[in-house]
Amino acid sequence: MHAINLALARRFERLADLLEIRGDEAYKIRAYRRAAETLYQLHEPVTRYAEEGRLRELPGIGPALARKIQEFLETGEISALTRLQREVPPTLLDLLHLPGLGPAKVRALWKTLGITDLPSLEAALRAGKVHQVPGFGARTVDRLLKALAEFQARPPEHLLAHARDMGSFLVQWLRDVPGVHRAEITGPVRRWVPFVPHLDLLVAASVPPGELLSILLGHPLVETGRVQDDGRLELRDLEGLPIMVHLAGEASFGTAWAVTTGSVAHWQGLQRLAEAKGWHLSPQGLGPVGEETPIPDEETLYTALDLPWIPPELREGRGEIEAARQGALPSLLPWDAWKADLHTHTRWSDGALDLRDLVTAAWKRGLRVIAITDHSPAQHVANGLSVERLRKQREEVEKVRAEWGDRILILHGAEVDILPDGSLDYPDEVLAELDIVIASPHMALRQDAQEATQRLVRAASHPWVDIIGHPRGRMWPRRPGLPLDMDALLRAALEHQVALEVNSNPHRLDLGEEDLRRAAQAGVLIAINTDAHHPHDFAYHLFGVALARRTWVDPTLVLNAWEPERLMAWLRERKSRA
DNA sequence: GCCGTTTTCGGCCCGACTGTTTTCAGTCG
Repeated sequence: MHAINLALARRFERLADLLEIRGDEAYKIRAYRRAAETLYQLHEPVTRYAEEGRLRELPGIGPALARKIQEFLETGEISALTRLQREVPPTLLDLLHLPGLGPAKVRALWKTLGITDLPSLEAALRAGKVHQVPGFGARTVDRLLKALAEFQARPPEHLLAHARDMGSFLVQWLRDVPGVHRAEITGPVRRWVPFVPHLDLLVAASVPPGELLSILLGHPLVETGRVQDDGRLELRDLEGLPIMVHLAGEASFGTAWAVTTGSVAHWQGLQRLAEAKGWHLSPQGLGPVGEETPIPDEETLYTALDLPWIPPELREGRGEIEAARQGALPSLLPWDAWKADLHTHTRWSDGALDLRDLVTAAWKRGLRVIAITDHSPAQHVANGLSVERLRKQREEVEKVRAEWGDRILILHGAEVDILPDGSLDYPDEVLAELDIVIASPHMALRQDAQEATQRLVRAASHPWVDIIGHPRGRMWPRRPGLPLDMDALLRAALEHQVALEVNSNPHRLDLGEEDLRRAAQAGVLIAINTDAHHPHDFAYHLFGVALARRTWVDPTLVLNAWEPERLMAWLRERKSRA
């Protein structure tokens, strides 16, 4: 992903959202969304297409959009968007996040009551004005008040994937600036916290803060920014992600990086170790009080405290310092140990690639095993496979398998829906024909804990099921997912030796952190999958691996790190018992 | 606003559900 493509895509999406609220023609709006999608998928920077006069070759880009892209590349602005934002307040877009409010209802609120943002909506709701608007009844008012309260109670969390992208864009941007000696990602993003409140950067530079600010404001994805009283820079990107830029001297970069990385509990643990030695640890350095020595890198800091360097994703104050002191840090799943994706989709259901192309993409990624697991019939919207089509797909799998030989192991499987009562969406004799079966919940995600737990336990006990996919079915930020008695599910998984999935899609990360920690302690088998629908989705595995490292998952329990022969033996053994 | 050999204008994805209505508009996936 290139920053310039993302910057344009976001602006086209915003144009589409604002036009929709204004009530423009639906197909025009769709054209902007399509153009945004094209830019997201584009491998090369759009600048190259512009330079070569090839913008019109991109799908969904016609004369009008090509002109807007050209304008943005030359001026950093799209005048149509600037004008539109003056007419339709962009704060109205916040209202779209509330369930039940779409563009038409937002327009009605704006036009009849002059509501322009969340506070004015809340005021109007409380003043009883909203039910006067046609289309808004008592139920809607109630629901909106509830949604508003929930929305405000929730700390603003952002996608780690987006924060990491932004972090690397800005770090690259800064490293090209003369006078910037070092720029690094720090804070919760560096620790791979699954959902983050903000992005933190640490910069050592001989450039005054004001100048640094204008350099950062020149980045196409940065929207606003200011220098705080304490000298830090506070910025916000196009998606509303807050970005804190901390400044440090080059000589004390090590301590500054450790303190800004956190967590607070981990840093305090380090300070206690320093105190035990009669020293003082501060962001400026380490040593006897008043004589702290600046420390330029983290390795030196940890060594001075008689510790091995502790990876950021472990620094949560959950016993990692004690473990490190005793030389008993857990053995972590290596970043490059992920060699199998056991959950992927092709164009047979809702994936973007033909089966053959997906296998090629997997092989290019260095995967040694790929399971093709398209949807079952209950997923109409996703074009789920009838039994007949599933069997036809098997023929294609066998052809592709013959082409690839033993370079990559291709498994034919399915992601079969777990129906609300816990039964599965294919009959047993069909499941028996598959190499691997993932069972996942997609529908009826508002069940109560008892119903949902019974449902998942029943699926986990099914003889043909190998993996439970995204067990809660959560989807950030809209769907919290099923409430579950996790211990009951873990017991069932252990008893039947079924693996639970960590779905690495950054919107899912399900199992989540708490669930996974308990699963790891219970010794349940774990499958880290990407649920890839596009070839670039394979990159998601990093989020799953990071989660496994954060929760101290024993690498030997991770199916995706096994040798293909062992995985096959496990699957065969399960089949023979079923 | 884009697209195309049925082509330079007319079509572009749609069905289920919900809440508000009294026959349907808007949301959601």
